[in-house]
Amino acid sequence: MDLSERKLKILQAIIADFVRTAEPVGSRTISRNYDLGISPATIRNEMSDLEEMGYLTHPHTSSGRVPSAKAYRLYVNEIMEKKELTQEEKDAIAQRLYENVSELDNLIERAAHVLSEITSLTAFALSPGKEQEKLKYINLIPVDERTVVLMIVADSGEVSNTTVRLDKPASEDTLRVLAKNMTYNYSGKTLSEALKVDIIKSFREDAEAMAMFQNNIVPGFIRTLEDMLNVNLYMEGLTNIFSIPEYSDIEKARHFFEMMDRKEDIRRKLIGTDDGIIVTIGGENQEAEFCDCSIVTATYHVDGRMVGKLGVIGPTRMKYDEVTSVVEFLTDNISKSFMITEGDEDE
Amino acid sequence: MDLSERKLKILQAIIADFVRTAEPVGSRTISRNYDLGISPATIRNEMSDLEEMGYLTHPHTSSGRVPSAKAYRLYVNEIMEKKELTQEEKDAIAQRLYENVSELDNLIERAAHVLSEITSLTAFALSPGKEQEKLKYINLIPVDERTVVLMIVADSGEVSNTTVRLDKPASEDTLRVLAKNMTYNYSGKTLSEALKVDIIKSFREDAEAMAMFQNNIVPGFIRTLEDMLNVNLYMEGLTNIFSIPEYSDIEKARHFFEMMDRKEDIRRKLIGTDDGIIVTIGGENQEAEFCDCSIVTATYHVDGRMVGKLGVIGPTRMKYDEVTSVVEFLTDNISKSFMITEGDEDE
DNA sequence: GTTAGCACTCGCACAATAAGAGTGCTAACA
DNA sequence: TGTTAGCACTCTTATTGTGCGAGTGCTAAC
Repeated sequence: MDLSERKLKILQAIIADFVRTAEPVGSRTISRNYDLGISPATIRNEMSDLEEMGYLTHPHTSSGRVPSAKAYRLYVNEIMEKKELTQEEKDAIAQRLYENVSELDNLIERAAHVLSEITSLTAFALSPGKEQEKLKYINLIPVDERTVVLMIVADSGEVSNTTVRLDKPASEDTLRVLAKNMTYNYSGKTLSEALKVDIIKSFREDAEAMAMFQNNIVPGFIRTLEDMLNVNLYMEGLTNIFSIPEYSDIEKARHFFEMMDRKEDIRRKLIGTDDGIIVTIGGENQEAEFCDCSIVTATYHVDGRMVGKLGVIGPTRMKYDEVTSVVEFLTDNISKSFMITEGDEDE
Repeated sequence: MDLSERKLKILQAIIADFVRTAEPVGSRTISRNYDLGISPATIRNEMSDLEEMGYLTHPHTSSGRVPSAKAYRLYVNEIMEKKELTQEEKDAIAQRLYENVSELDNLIERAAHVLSEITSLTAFALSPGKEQEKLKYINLIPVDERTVVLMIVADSGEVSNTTVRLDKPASEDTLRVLAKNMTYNYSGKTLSEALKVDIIKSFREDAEAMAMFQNNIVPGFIRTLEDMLNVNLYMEGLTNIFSIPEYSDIEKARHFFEMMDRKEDIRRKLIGTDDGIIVTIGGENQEAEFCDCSIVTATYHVDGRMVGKLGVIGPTRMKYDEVTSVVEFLTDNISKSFMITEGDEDE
């Protein structure tokens, strides 16, 4: 059930106009502003067909047409041509991306920020997932007689630490043995595997070390592992929605903010999506709360593994061509940045 | 220029009513709902006086009165009686405060969260300021041949670290010497003093160590110090403002969110205020953007030193008695928590 | 000094009206 | 058979007018 060339053209024009103005589009507007060489009446007939086919809706009898999610889907899949960024645009974006960025986790947040500014939408980013990272070794560094820093080093070079307070003093020797034992038991395991290992048994012969380990170190160790596994969700440009006509109603705005406040839901939703650039339009979202929104996400990679996400959320009426291009450009850059600093092959 | 007993009573009634309803208060409402034993007409006369004195304003001729900032100030200073929390309330708040709290920085954020829920306003908190903390020692821990973890230990037991990538491999010995040298030069200094020390000269005799230090360690060291000095600003309950009639207009809401988005301004404003419980009402705020708001802050302490803040921001019409009590109770609890875990005298 | 009474003012909600934008249908045209 | 002009009709939105209610301020009486 293909659409005629002309219907496609009209649909495209309606989408273009509606994306620009946020107002329902009438037949005369199309005939006047888009050079299709047909009269409003003809356009009306076509519109009527398109509506019947589910591509357009009608807020009320005497108002113009609004594209449906199905129309946007068609547009994104078939009509839309990828908007190639010019070299100047690319340079400008890259420059802003790397401004004030000292560490990589920082880069993710910055990317979300730049993305929200460019698109004037709300952008989000997920910091790299570390399920695949492996423990390299564990170190216990005495600070004072009853304070110890527990340091976990992953094979990527990522280091995380926590301060542990002991219930009785421990000698440096004890700590060294403990650390050695832990390293022996954990190294090579991924972070999530490490959470499941039971190494208490390896202290069987030394009750005191075991007690020390169990009561003091383990809680801190688990906390740190969980902390490393924890994926940060950054959100930027929340206030942009106040400039979007769809949210000029206070209840809509409230709903949006309350939705964005449920970080856990958002995180779950984002982690769920596949690799590559994903566009989810309106009702295509399973969750009722997102069904007025479109979400565009892209994935960035480390070692060819998908590890994090970047994207925007906004009204279904958005500039999909522009947004997808920018999101893609940014994730490509992030992936490249990880390559350069993670690998050692430069210079 | 003191107010008569009766004027005070009337003013108090107006404030109570307006805080509750957010509607301008008329003379009949007061006479009906508050048992002052005087007729609306008398109240009207008094109101007229109060208005002339600057305690009340008049949105338009034929509408009730609204308390001015001056009235709230009088109320907070003179009329308001501190609302003592019942033991049950205290227990309930304390329980919620310590729910899911594993670390102290976490406690601050949690406190803001609980505060926002109790007051139905927007709450914020500043994590402890660390200007006074002193460096205890510095450690350089090799991870692999060209990766080193720089660890800074403060005398409070606070530990911070960063991963440093070296431009050429360094032996463990070199690192040990470097760390020793740094500890020698920095220990006992506060974090901010440390930022000003120039220890390059102490490597004068060892050009190679100096180069290594200067090019690789110093940037990471500075970054980590700045990171430790950095005071986190937590905000909770931003969406609460959608339930406040003052912000039912979309432009007002927008303005509020954009204001709260300027984290730096807010941080500066909060750090500026004095010790103790501070109530700043409407136009008393120097900054134009806060002059429709009231801000209540309180300080929490470590070792009797004021280190962090907790507070709420909302419309000038707020329950000052309740808010100040809760804010005070929470900061007291935070200060106590710091004492228990910082000191060693327990058990 | 206090109060009742009353005229007056304003804002707000509601209905009525007019204008405008857009559709859908019909009939004519190429 | 597809296209178009014309026209009646629908529905929204802005505007205007009206009445009501809440509240004031003033005056005169208590």
